[in-house]
Amino acid sequence: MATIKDVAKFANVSVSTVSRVLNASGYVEKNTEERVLAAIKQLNYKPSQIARGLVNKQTKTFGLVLPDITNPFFPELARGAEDEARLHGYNIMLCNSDWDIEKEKMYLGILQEKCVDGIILVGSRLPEAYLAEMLAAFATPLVLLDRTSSLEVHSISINNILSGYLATKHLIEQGYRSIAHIAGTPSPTVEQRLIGYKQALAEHDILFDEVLVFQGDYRISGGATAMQRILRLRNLPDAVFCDNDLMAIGALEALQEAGIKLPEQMALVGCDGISLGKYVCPRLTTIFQPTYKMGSMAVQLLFETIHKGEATAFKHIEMEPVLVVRESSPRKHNCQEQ
Amino acid sequence: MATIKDVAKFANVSVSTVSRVLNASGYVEKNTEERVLAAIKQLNYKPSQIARGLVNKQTKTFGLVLPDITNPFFPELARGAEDEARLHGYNIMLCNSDWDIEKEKMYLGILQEKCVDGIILVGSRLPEAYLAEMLAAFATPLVLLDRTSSLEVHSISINNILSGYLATKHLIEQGYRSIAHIAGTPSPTVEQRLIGYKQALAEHDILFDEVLVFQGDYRISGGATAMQRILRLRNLPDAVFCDNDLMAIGALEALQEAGIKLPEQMALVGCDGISLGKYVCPRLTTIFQPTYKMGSMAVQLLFETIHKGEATAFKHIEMEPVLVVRESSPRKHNCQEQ
DNA sequence: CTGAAAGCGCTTACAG
DNA sequence: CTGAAAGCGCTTACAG
Repeated sequence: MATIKDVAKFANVSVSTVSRVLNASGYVEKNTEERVLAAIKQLNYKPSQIARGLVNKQTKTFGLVLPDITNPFFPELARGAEDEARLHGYNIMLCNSDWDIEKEKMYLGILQEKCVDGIILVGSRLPEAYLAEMLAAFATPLVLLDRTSSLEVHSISINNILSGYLATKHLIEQGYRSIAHIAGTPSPTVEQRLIGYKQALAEHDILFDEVLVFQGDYRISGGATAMQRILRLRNLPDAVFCDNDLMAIGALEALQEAGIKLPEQMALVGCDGISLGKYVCPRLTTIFQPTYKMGSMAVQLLFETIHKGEATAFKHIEMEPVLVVRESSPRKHNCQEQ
Repeated sequence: MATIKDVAKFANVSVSTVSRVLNASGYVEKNTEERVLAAIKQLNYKPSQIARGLVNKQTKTFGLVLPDITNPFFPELARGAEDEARLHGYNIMLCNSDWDIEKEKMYLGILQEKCVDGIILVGSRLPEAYLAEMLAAFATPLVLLDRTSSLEVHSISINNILSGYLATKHLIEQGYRSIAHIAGTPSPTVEQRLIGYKQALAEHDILFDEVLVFQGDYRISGGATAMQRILRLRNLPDAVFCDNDLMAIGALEALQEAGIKLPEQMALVGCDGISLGKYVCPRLTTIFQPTYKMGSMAVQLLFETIHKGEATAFKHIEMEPVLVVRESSPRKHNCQEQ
């Protein structure tokens, strides 16, 4: 690769001058500029962002740590982040943490070493105490996505209590009384959903029954396994609310294998609003979340902190989930309709 | 952020010594080492990969340019790449090109400026001529994924001719005679699939009819639109082969809206093997591709070129597609079964 | 075993 | 308008 020195030599000027035309900073005589430009072109010179970064203290890249890009909830979010970043000439470093706290920590460390200009941490399961400690020793702007925190960090989250509430209330209103819950990998989000679930139950004088809460892992297979457990219950529930659409789809599979008809024998509501849910059979009722937007907002927040400096107040943005009723939950319906 | 100087001062040694303990290069007295380690911990020092990169000429990051992470074909691939990269302490920079040649060029430029140690270019639509020119002026190791080339580059691709052939042959063997094709965004891949499609037709003495080939865009909406066009044909085909599963799903939607039963009135075969296809209704017959593996292999190839140097022969690896028959194509079947 | 110096490829004051 | 010098945070010979 040609360096700025090569260009300078070729154009018969100093590196300072080349730098000036590169950055359009300071005066350069028309004639000189043209020679420099010609040299750049001739040598196919590309300024090293990393050398620049060293002096400018910026790499023009953000780190995006998310649980698993293979889970259809996250690509949308990543895309929102990438699109917004690109508008400002930034790139995204993608890291999959698999809901694993150790991996999260590892990536946070690596991203710091790589001197990213900001980090978006999605669905983090890091304990508040660790987060607090980290934040103290942390120069890099950070925004929490899909995770709340009482600390001094930007965060964008869903009103997860409302998500749990809306899903459960919908099921109750459809006439279901015994509603199981397949939870995601433990995290604040999952706790909040459970609160909403309980709220809706309480409001309708249905007793909360711990036995009806099952542990899932946000994966299709985990949803299937949990549903198989449910099917072994002496008294079957008549509806299930899953903490994400993927688990709902796994549950759906298990139900079909067991020959149980949806929603007649068992209703199902997911959570996420991934587009996949529109195409399964029966189409999945879900709680929609503005994923793409959350990704782009996170990047916007990062830019705000970068530009306005430390003094900014931290924002805790909460998005509203929306119930999307499809076929898997309303009384009466079947796959070939609609 | 603390720098190596701070650590040196704190530990009362020279930066050379700190560097030595950091890299375990050269001798350091036990006692000195401990002091340095303590200083590092105390100051929460993290060596700047970017300063290191400047001298070592490596950034430990690869660029991954793919069409659209939102298309479920690509996350799997990205994950394969990321997992493999992580094993070697590398990170992935994610870029979405939207099948747009200009965006591809732009990202290729940016990634060079960012001095990535290698680039994986997925599904590139860049003309061979441009690729050739680029390769000449290109120091960065490159591997083409899901795209073939006669040039001196590593490439990993699917036998796309076989993909087209398998899909079409399967349909013919099921007894369908008039087989339409919804093609993806124009690219070598798409051309090869068409060749396979024609081969299968020819083998079974079915005349190729250009009118039955439709242009799609790899998106659900594009598949739906193409299918709507097909439905306006005076003589309806009795089967359709789509260049990816997403378009097949769009086609499926259009068929359901039109009240056309699958596969009785029209059969459908996709291509990709995304997991989504297993859950739509009817379950989609597809041509499976080992996506995750392709991602990890691409990274392996990158490491090979980095370590063995320029002299390596370029590899053109071709993976075998596999027909996966589900419900959307066999004669007799319906959604509630299985 | 340890430190001073040069250099990686840039930018940024500072002279002129 | 242009160039020489210092410096960003490291590593790597080279002395000692």
